[in-house]
Amino acid sequence: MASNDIPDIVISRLPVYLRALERLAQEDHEVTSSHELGKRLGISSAQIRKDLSHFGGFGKQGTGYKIAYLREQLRQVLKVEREWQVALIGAGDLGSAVARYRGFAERGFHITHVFDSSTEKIGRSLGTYRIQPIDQAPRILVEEEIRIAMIAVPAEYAQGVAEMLIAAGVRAILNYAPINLNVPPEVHVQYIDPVLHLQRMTYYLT
Amino acid sequence: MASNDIPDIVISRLPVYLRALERLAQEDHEVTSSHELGKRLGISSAQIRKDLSHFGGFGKQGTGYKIAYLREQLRQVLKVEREWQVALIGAGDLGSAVARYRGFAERGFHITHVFDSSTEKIGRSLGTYRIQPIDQAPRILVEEEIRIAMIAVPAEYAQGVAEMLIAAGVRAILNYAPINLNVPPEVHVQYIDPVLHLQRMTYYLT
DNA sequence: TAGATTGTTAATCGATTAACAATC
DNA sequence: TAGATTGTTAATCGATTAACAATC
Repeated sequence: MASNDIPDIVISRLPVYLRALERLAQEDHEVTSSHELGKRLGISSAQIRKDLSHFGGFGKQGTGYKIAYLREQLRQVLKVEREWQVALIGAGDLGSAVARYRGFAERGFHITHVFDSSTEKIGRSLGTYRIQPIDQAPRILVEEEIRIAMIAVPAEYAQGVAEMLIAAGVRAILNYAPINLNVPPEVHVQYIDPVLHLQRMTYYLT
Repeated sequence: MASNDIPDIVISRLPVYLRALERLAQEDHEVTSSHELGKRLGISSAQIRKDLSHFGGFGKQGTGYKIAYLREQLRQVLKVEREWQVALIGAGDLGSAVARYRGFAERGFHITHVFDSSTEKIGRSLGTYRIQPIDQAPRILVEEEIRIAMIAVPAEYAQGVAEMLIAAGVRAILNYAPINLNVPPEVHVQYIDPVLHLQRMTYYLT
């Protein structure tokens, strides 16, 4: 599979390009260039051209890139031209906030299942969905062929939850728990820990 | 200043090490090694030793690192041994969720100021603080010497808000708006856009 | 002492940038 | 045509890894 050759770091920049293109489209631009994109994103134009060239020639010499076309191509490369179902594990403070965030559904990621272990919370509604007992997650996730999940449980439970998800066929995990997960190589994990980002900046403050 | 020599990418890993050390301490470990840390984090032991060596020799041959000591050293390097005041701009859905998240204060980042432009929201309480009018932010941020801010406003206002913050002396911005910010080199920006992380993973799904 | 692990140097690996022919 | 910009190659730059002497 040729796509295996493409470095992770290139893939990680494509959503940033896509976001910029959608913004440009909103501002009624029709065409852009690697130079213009680079200036907006603080990235060199060479890097943008090189990244895109992994997937084909999307531009035209002399004129640049048609925004609508490049956007559609990137959507297909990233497999975000379709809608995805997402499971959310944990309906505490953090999980509730995640469930209420509208940005996911607006951009094609629908939280269709919410699980929690607390018997108090089960049956209550969160957003448009009812909270289900975590011990039913393995069965439901397999039945519904869910591939993407978000973890919003306390750190000490996160590894166990991840293992359950993986056994149930989940292959992409967005982890809000402030802890590193150990997973097999075919499973992808991304982390959200805003405190970590703050700590990356205080180093530079006087 | 020698610390200018240390690559950003090294700095960005230190909070991850710190988080792992705090976890180990919680589990009553007293000593660890680059090998053990690396296994937990999925990083090579050589990289951990190399990263730490930029700041001094924190370990002992044969025995490894004393967790309490290394943790304290990393806290000082990162300047997170102190408490920081943080301003939050935007008290909509996203801003409210951010303000309610307890993880910030627990780890030394206190949201002490919340600003919004909507006259409806001003004066209402969010968490422990009262929402203040955004047009007073420049004065207040300067007076209180706030250096860190979080942006949680719609994308189209984020750049303008960032410029206001920078003019008021803010030097570190955590941006929740899904847009790239252009800032001068002395200002640090980190981004939180969970959808972007999801899009980084769908590429690999079949 | 023997075993373990650090801190550091040198080698390797991979990513970014510069440059330019091709061409719209 | 002249100007602009791509896609790509080669050169540069920087980060990771391997290896090992030092030493606890």
